[in-house]
Parts: sequence; C-alpha cells; structure tokens
Amino acid sequence: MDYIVEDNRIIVSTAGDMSLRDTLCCGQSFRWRECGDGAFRGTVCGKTVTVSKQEGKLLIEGATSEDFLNIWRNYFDLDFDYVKLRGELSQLHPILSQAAKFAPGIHILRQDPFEALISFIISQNNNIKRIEGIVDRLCENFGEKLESGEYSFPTAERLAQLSAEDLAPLRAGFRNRYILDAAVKVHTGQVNLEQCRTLPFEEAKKQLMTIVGVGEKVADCVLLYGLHRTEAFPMDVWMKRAMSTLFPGVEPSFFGEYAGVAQQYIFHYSRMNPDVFK
DNA sequence: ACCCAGGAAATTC
DNA sequence: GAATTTCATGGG
Repeated sequence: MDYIVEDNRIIVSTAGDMSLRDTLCCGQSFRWRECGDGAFRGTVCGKTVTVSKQEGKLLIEGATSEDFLNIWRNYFDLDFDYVKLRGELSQLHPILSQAAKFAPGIHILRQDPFEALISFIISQNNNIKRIEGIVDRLCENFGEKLESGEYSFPTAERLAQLSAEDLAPLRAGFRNRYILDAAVKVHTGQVNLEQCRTLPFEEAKKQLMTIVGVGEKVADCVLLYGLHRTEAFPMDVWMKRAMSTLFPGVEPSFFGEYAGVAQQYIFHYSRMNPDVFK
C-alpha cells in the first residue's frame, strides 16, 4: 500500500483495483451518497470525507494522515490483495468467475460493528432506499452533529436510553423494539461485539442471535461487514434465488474461507441483472 | 387493490 | 418441529 499526503487529502496510488460505486452502492453500507462525477461523501467514526478515483488513484478529501492510518486504510480494506483472491475464486466455478468479472472492484468494507448491527436489523423485510432513509433519520435524531454538517452514527449508550416512542420519527415500524434490544444488550455487555471478532464463528453468530430481531441472515451481515468474518455468507431473498438457479446444489462452504466475498460478487451480479432469473 | 422489499417473531398445524 | 401469518412502512 502506497500513498501520499497533500494538505487535508490523501492520494492512494495502489488502489487501482477498487471501484467506489461497486463497493459503496452494493448494499454493504447505507450511508454513502454520490455527489456527482463518481465522488462519494460519507461519515465513518465521526469523520466525514469525500472519496473519488482520479487516474486510477484513490482520492480521500477531508482526511488527515492520522485518520487515514487509523480509519480509512482499514475501512476500505486497502491492504488486501483482491486481485489475487478474485483469481482464486474464479477457478472454483465458471459462474462465480462471471459474477466476479462483472464487478471486480468490490471490496468488503470494515465497518463499525454496532453500525452494521443496527443497519442490518433495519434492513429486514425492507428495501435499500427506505433503509437509507431510516438510517439517515436515526443519525439526525440521535447522532452527534459534526463540523462537516453531517451526523455521526449514534452510540449504543445513547440508543439504550430511548423508548419505542422515541424512535417513532424513524418510521421503522416493528423494527423499533429490535433496535432498542440490540442497543441495550451491547451497552450492558450482554453482547460483546469485540469478542465476536475472535470467537469461533458459530459461537459469535449464536451470541449475536440472542438479540431480538437478529436471525441467521442479519447475524451473517454483521459478521461479514462489521467484524470482517469473511467466511460469513448472508442468504437473503436475492441470494436464495441466485444460488438455486445459478449454483444448484452448491453449499456456501464450497466457496471457502472467503465465501463472503464470493457472496458479494453474486449478490451484486444478481441484483444488477435480474433478467438472469427468467 | 395488490405485491414486494438484503427477515424474524409469533402463531398454528 | 415444520409450515404459515404477522409485523410497519412506502413505492411500484
């Protein structure tokens, strides 16, 4: 990984493989907005930046070199060789090869686990447009207003104080009590997200599923996008369709240690090509 | 009016 | 235990 610092912006010269659109708009995170011209603005860990690609290089505007090393390098997973992994996954199955070729620039974001937990609780039986709206309102109502004018994602401590009525402005419906249960269990330590990073996979998953409103699919999303457990393979309605028609008889474990990356290729490919199912 | 959306809990059989 | 219904909300 190689980068240079100009005042208040970072230029990463070794991120040629990454596509911002495929990474930020493929349903992993719900807080990035395109601000024209292929640039995206977002807030992570209370820091707001605008990211874009210029001549194959990744440009991060509004970041200090300290934030780059502490947050962005890790968040965008810049130290992992996706080109190599894509080659290996492509050997496993011809259709996976095709899906990976369709969006080769996907990286798996290393998001804040609590944000991933709440976001994917909200995602259940919901569509991406509305999920984004609810997450926006959650941050505006209960996050901290930053100098950038944007809002941080609220902490577990803050949300744990609230009642279901307090959450009414979100218009999240039946998910309100799930959000609160998650916040309380994380705040009291009944669920320890950091411990779930290193716990055996199935134990970590079981712990997450003690939260009301967290089933297998949401737990897998938290494990993959919030805790970077790449063996997780979230199965939503799109993935069920994709697996049964494109990969009949194939189990997630077939894709191995990085099944989650394969899942993201397949998910994105299926969503962008719904006619595949006809 | 009806159906669906990156599901999971509650109820019923 | 497995199959079905219900849960808010909004858009097509």
